[in-house]
Amino acid sequence: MSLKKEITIYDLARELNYSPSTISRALNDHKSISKKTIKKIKETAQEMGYRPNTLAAGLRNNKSKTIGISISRINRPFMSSLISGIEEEARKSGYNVIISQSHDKYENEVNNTKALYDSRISGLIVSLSMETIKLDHFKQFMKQGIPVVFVDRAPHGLNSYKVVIDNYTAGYNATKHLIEQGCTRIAHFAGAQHRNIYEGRKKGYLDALKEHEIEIDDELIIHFKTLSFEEGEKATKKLLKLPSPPDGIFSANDTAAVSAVMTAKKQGVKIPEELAVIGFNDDPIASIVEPSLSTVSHPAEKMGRISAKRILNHSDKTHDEGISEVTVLHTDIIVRDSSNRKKS
Amino acid sequence: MSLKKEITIYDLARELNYSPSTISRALNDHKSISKKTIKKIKETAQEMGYRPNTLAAGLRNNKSKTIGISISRINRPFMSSLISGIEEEARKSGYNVIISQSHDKYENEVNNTKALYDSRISGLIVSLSMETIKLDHFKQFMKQGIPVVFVDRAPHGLNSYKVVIDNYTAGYNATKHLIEQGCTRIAHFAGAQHRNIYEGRKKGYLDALKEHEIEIDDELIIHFKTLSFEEGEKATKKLLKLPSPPDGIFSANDTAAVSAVMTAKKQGVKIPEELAVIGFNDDPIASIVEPSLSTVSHPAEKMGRISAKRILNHSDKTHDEGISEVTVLHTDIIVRDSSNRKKS
DNA sequence: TTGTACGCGTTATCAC
DNA sequence: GTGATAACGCGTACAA
Repeated sequence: MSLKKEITIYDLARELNYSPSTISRALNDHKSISKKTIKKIKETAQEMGYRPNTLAAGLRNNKSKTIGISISRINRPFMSSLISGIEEEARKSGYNVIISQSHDKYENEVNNTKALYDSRISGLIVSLSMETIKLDHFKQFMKQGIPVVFVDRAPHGLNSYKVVIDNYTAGYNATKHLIEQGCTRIAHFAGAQHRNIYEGRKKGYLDALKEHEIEIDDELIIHFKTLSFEEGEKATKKLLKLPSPPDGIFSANDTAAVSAVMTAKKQGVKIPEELAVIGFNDDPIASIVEPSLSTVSHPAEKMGRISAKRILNHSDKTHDEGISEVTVLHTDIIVRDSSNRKKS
Repeated sequence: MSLKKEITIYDLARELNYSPSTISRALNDHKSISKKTIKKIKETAQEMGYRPNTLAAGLRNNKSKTIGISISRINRPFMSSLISGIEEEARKSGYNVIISQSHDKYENEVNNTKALYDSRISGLIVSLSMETIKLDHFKQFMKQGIPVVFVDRAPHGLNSYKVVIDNYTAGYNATKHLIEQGCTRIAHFAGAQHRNIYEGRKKGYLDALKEHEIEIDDELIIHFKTLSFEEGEKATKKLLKLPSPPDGIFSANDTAAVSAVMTAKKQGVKIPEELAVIGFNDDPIASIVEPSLSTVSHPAEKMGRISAKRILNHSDKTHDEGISEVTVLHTDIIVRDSSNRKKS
């Protein structure tokens, strides 16, 4: 098998009697080259099947037109939509996107970000692993002026870009909604409290109760490890066995919330009449479960787009290490049947 | 802001009084270097914060350790699991993964594969866009000996790697299952017939009917454009209005099948007694809808892993352009409530 | 507007 | 077991 040798700008130069630099400039639409020559050069490039070598260009510029992503897992509705948003925005600007999964392990996150660094990415978008507490592995990027965008699961400290939702308000409003439906004993499925998103949601929940003068009962606050379907089932059963079971549940994600709906229903509990449930994320399953699950919107694609734009628009000149640019996105309460006691 | 200059193998060489070549070899565990020096060099590399520049290495070798992916959309359960499998396998071998979405447009697929080529990927994994018919954009890879793996949505011609399921048998078995449940008028939600997967599923459906001497009624075969929820709803309503409506539906995906279940139920049709439904893919929603949806398993992660391995194990020596290596994976019928008339 | 010359960081080849 | 050198393809400072 004969590998056809690849065409380089030198081949084009020879063919057209130009110097390689002119070719290079023409292909990059350099203003010093006349429209005519640019056109001619691009045409022959096309004809001869020239394809740029982005590796060489990247080496030369010490950065490839690439955005790196580090997330926990791809195959979750929120995450895949987030990536989709990033990819679309990046590609529009001619950037590639490299993905990496931490599977919620700190060690993986460290190794993956190193690998991304080695590829001289133009910027990094991170949703922290569940385990991550130390943040040293991001320092190498900052030292080199490579922008890091924390999306959704962001750290408290560290000056950098952040794209998040207002988890506190979302938690507050979700809980308030249940209160408005007449709930007085509201349980909360809480996630790991060292991750900003779960911390905010819980705080919102607590404050909503306080402000409506509802007593906080620790028995009703269940701390989950992964907010999985199985955990949701277990927690629901436990709650329903209580001498005084809850009449509402605010779950920090939809998976556990759907699990609660199905488990409670199976035990003969009427939803929303006896138990109103609201989740978080608006995953596809939320619309499918019966009764359909009320939830909080989570603008995944939009967050992805914004994160990508942060990197694409980043210029070293405007970058001040002492400043952290935070974008906070709005969320909506989506009322469906699982919490709607006042059907019209 | 001062960007700390990056450490290169030259810096290590100077520091340790070795030549850059020795450093390079040591870092790559070259056998001609003694264990001791390797250890010493690696240690100082670590201490000095050396990070390899994979761009330079890639330029030198004319290939980056990177796998490119071209798929329709990331945010679909099957696709994101597929990617997850690829990513895990790739990372184990120190490869990065670049993703691109075609959004089922031919033109996007062409542009994306070009961009991937420009990055000198080591291999390409493709699930064809719905529109794609011409395959010329893959030739450039083959010419350069870069392996292309078609996964799930594969073309008919073109010698290359393929990782697929046996759609025919899956369609046959799904239909047979409905027949065994006593269905005699079985509808089919079919996808675009120029894509192998939908063609196979439909053929299996047709042959199952034939072999069980059930008359094929064209009225019961609905050709979908995208197999969306909305299309499923429309099709179901149309079918239920028929003078002699179906008593079973085999849908080529779960989304449309779930839609059928919910739509039929809303119209008072008893599932599975009056209408048995089976989908395809085993998406999360299949387990959530009530009654839970019978479906066909679709081993997304496994397909991803195998595809990645195809590329990682590919060596130019063993590659014969005249040969197409096809891996066909097994699928299972998953019987849930939507088609189970013989509950134990 | 175009050309010359060099360097980006790495690795393969050849030599010792 | 180690070193010197060239080359990968491109972009740009400097020169013309």
